[in-house]
Amino acid sequence: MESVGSSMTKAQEQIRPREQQKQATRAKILQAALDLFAERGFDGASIRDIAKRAGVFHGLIKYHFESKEELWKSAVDYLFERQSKEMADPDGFDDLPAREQARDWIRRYVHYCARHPEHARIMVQESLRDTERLRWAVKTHIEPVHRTARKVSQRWIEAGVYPAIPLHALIYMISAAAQSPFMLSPELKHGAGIDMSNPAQIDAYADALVTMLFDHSVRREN
Amino acid sequence: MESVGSSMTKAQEQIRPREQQKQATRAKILQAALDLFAERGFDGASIRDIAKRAGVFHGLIKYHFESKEELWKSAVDYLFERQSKEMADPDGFDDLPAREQARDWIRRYVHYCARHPEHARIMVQESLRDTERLRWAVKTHIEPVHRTARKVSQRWIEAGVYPAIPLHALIYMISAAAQSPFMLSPELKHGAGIDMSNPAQIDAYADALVTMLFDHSVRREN
DNA sequence: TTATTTATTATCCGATCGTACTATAATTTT
DNA sequence: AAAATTATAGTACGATCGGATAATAAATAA
Repeated sequence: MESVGSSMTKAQEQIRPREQQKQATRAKILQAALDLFAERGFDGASIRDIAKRAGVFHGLIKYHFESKEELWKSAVDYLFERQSKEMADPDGFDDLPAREQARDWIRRYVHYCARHPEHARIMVQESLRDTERLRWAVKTHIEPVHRTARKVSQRWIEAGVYPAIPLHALIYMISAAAQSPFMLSPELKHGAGIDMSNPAQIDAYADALVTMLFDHSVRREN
Repeated sequence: MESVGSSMTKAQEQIRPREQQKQATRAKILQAALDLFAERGFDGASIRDIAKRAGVFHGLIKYHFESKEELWKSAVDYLFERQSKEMADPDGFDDLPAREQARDWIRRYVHYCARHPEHARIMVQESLRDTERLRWAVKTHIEPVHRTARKVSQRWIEAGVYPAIPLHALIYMISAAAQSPFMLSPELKHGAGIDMSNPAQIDAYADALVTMLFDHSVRREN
């Protein structure tokens, strides 16, 4: 699991050791919140358990994040900001042919899902009930992401990479397929005996999805 | 939402009105548990709220189901028994060509997911953490279902309907894609403004998934 | 050095949780 | 009709929840 770094510069750290400690505490709480919200959902993760995992006193959460709701929103903000950074198109991406773009994007997204399964876990648990938190997440993060996803998908459909199905259908089936085995890795571990944190398994799954989407040519003759 | 019927015969009902009432209460509790476990997860759904929704006194849950864990297991038993009934292959299924079998199965499964979104909601919430409940569900229900799914998938791969990717990858990407928009329908409602309980939307999504899996022929020329 | 600010800690409160135990009323059995 | 059974209701307990308030200790500002 990756740590949530503070945003301090080196100069600031030397001048204000107090502020440095404060941000470090904040980051530890945020990381613990990501872990426990992903594992148990908003209701199931208690403030006291989050504080315990972060190694701080539970009252500090109110001090740093005002409330449990605000802590959750801060955690989700962090998730989507990190996704935006890590899923940025690499250099030369625009010069690739459409099919290679789609193929590359799928591979990168599968690896993102494998690296950060807590993202899908937190968002799925929140998206299957109609709460104020979901509405906030939709407006603040999901809608912007889907807006660009629709634009890109539309281009790939026009290029013949994907079939001409409704954009929301395309987006949901692809993202679900990419996230599923990593989000549900405990189930795969006990059921199929497969460890989805194994890099070989991650690559194999990315290969499988790409094959399923782009390289299955036999079907027409059948 | 469908009701959880009692298994009483008419004769029994007339002879034993007490037993009839008992089973009706049990069924009401089970239905309320399905709703609330799906909406809030095991921890988030309280015994008192389940009883309140069922319109019964909360102590009755211990009387009928012994404990919250046992109530959850009874609810999951019910889910998988219903799935087994409703997903049984229709008459003449074995006589269809492999591709038509796969196409028909996908359509039926999408409609099952639309009819009973609580199934995926309950199981997903349980499958993303490693608990005793998950291990029980894997051994009791998920493994048997996946065993037959692997057999069927293998046949369809050999028939060229699906590409030759690992069976677990095929199963997880297809079931995730089929469940996703119905499981996450609150998100689609607020985000895309789409009501996935609308029969037209259900059919459209089934069409889209079938097109994506079987009828996308342009890709080879690209 | 002294005064002030503040990051952290220590308690406490009312609410709710799962569940155990007892009471009751109505049916079923004898 | 009397006795036994039992489905349902009432209540109480210990634990834990989110959050509020007060105390403390250390760093910063004066």
